[in-house]
Amino acid sequence: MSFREFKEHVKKSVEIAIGEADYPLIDYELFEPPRPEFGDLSANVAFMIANKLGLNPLEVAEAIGDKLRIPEDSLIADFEVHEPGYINFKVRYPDLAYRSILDAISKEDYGSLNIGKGKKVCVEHTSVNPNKALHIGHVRNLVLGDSIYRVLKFTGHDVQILNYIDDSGSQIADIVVGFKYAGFPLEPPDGKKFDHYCGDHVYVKVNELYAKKPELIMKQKEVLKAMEEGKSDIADFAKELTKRILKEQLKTCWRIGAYYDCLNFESHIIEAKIWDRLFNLMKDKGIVQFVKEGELSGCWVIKMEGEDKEKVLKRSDGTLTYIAKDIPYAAWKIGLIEDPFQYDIFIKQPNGKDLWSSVSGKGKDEHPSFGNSDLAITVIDVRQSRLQKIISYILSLLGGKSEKKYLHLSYEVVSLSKKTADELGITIEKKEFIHMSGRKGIYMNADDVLDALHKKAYEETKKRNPDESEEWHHNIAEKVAISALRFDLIKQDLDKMIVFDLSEALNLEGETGPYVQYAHARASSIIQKAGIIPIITLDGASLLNDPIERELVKMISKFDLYVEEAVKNLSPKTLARYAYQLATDFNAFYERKPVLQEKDETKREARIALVHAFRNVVKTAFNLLGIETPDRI
RNA sequence: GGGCCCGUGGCCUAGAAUGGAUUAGGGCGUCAGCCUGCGGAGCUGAAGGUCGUGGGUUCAAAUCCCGCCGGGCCCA
Repeated sequence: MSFREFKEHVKKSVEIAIGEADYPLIDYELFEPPRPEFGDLSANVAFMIANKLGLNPLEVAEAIGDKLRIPEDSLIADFEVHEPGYINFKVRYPDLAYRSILDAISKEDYGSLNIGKGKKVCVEHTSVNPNKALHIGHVRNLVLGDSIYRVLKFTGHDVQILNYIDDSGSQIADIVVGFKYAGFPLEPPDGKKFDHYCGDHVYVKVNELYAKKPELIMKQKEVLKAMEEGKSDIADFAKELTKRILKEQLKTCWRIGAYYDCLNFESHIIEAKIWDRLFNLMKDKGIVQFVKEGELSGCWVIKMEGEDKEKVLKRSDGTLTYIAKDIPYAAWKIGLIEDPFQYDIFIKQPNGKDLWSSVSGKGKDEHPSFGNSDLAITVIDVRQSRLQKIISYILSLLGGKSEKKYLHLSYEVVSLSKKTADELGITIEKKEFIHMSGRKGIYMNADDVLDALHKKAYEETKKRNPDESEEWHHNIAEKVAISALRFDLIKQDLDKMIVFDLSEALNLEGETGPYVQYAHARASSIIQKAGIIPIITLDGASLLNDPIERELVKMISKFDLYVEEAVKNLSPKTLARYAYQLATDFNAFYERKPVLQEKDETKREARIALVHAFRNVVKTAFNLLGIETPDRI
């Protein structure tokens, strides 16, 4: 925590000095200098002022330096003006070390912030069509959404997690056709998980069959129509099928560590007929226009500022385009319409939390309030950007001056590497990767990746802990597997495509989740052997003065700054990188600074406290990424 | 045709919002070391770079602006 204080102290002192030197107050940056001899924080304020006033940066820096006064009780030890114009500050290290270690070992919520207090946020993620198993691309969505949920919660937001279920699309009809008209047995012959069976066999094969047996396409249309009308054997069958697959998908989600508050079914959105209300509202406000002539004659369209093309919402034959289903749902999320849904408990989740869902007909009288958030975050990949942009635009018009916001959190897709595709029997020409497609059978199921990771981790942990039980090994292997997968999918930038390669993913060394878990386990081992309650004194803290220790301490003291960055930018990768850096600093410390063997008692106790501090922080950071940190792996 | 995104050593990647410090961080892979010291999923070191390319802005550009090339996506 105290690095933030240090930063604030510097900021205040600089501002006072700027005023006394008669310079204008200007936006500037405090950053960590590239080399330790330049101190702990640098200000580029002299450059900014010099730029604006046409002066020499060094002279400005010196003038500010002349006026700079360090208050007695501040965390600033010293400062120095350095060419070509930086003002470098040194922290009062013993105080920084003492305070941050003390906080890290004593505060349960070390690193948490209260910046989201009173703010209601909903996060929609996963939203996989319920006709197949989750593949590795869906997991990127889930991991991103779930991590953001965790960070938002940690920073005081009131968060709800939604999962949108498109139960009325043609993909559902496809598998209904498979079971009802193409002769697939309802029970997987090989005992396969039901969602895998439906996705890998029924869905893919039915789509292949359409080419050979056109009569099946007619059947698909019939099924779709029956589903739309409801209340028929086929419609009921489709509903049950969807539920069964959904429940299997949820098992995979829970396995990865994601839980939800509410499932929103597309069929219920249609049933509630909120589109008409919304459409009238849009007509009243003049957001949509009726086209009288030309190509789009008879259509209701919307025109976005700065774009020359209209987007059709309602076709001339009265049918709605895809986006017309999304707008009501989005409007519901931020409370632009009254809640039209009925709710009931869908299932109790393994973490004990009830999972609610919208229902057809009458639901439970009492239920949590869903939707109506101040901020709605929708996690969908970049291919939906245009549609999402239109939705945001429409909502901003509908909402008027309201502070409520709809946000599309976009990320690039996951594709398969040539090598991994080859191993799955998928041939690629020329290119080094291939985009996944459920319909074409080009994908890698999440459970299969996890199973492969589990197997690898199991072999490793068994070697290391030969005396433990099978159950123990599998338990740990699973946690390591989840760690490897989640870390791998969250660590890079959202606008970069991930070319998934199984053999690379199976490497559990280097910049990976297991690396961080390993550092945590090493710390736990020391703590267990030390067997004492950690204590830290100012004297002890001042002995942690080796550059290696200073790095680790400073990293710990900056945790909340990284949390803040992660939540402000909605970028969990910040925390993944932080956790990795922290673990690297710890490993360096571990290799070179003996803890238990240290002769000097004060120093030993201080180091033990540092190990405790590290362990708490890395655990919290990984929790925010949905990754567990066992004491032994 | 219009729009969005990406391009950093053999491969992957951070740094880009807010331009700065004669060493552009990591990881994989390669090579060489390190357990009679708390767990080697580790540590140390080495080799490997026109930051796609050409121009512009600036005292200063991987970072900002424009053109081009290559790749991906969306819309028509």
